[in-house]
Amino acid sequence: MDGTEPITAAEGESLFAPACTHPTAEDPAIEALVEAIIGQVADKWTLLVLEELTAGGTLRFTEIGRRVGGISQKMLTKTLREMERMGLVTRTVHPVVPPHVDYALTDLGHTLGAAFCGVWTWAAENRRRIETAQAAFDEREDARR
Amino acid sequence: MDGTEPITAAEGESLFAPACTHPTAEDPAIEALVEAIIGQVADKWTLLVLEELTAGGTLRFTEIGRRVGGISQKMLTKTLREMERMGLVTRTVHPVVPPHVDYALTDLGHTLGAAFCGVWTWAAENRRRIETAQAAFDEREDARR
DNA sequence: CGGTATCCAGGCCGATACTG
DNA sequence: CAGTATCGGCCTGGATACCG
Repeated sequence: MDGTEPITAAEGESLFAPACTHPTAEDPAIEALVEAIIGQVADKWTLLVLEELTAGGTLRFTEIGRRVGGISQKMLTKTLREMERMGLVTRTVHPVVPPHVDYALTDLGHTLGAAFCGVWTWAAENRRRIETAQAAFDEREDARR
Repeated sequence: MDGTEPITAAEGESLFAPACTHPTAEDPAIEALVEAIIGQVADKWTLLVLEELTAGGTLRFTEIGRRVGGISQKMLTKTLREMERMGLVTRTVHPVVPPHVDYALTDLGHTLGAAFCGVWTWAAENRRRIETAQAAFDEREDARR
């Protein structure tokens, strides 16, 4: 830019359309709120539950846990509660014994799933690239020792 | 499904195009890897740094910290290191004193930013809806007490 | 079955001090 | 300026036990 060329030139700097000069970048207060929401939504378990409910439709508590795999009931309860609180899922209690509780995505939940579709696709497409990059990085680290 | 109709029928179930029957849902092992990657990428600080580098182009260490706001150098270092390891950013050291280190997104980093654009937009668009839902939920909780 | 309540280990993360 | 190193609090999240 200013003539002082760095060691590593930005050779790969493809001109990228600033696709996401997001709508609310104006107000820093709103920005903070949006970040807070992303913080809640971009949680590992939330994402996985969202996945399963997108794919599976209406599911029972245990079934979600089984599908997600590796989640404790504590975290499943907490995650579903928080998703319900945000209006992402509905919780339907059937008054039978033994208890039967169904969870399903709301319209809002579905749109969130769609929004995350891009990220999921990105991860799937670039998995190899990332693993390679990580291995190369670690190699360099080891060599430096 | 089996004739036992629930209390809350799925009345709001807008038929949603299954936009994201993602490409790799086939293999559970690959799925796990993708989830791991999402787990690393869907981190609060990573997202915010990604934001700033998308908007600001090439930035210095301190400048990123200043822009993100509220991040400790420890977390900034850790976040940038991990992003570098994944091949999302380049780290360029200028051999001058005092030190001068530039960070910039790689092409991969840019594509990740683009992928998250949908989520960011979603959060901005549905902020009100979520806040309302949360308030209503909390209200019901209080009433139940 | 679908939770809630309790305990507790591990790691996340900030604060601080120091270095090239 | 751009880190590394160390300490310590807190909070996440798993394991377990119990309830309606």
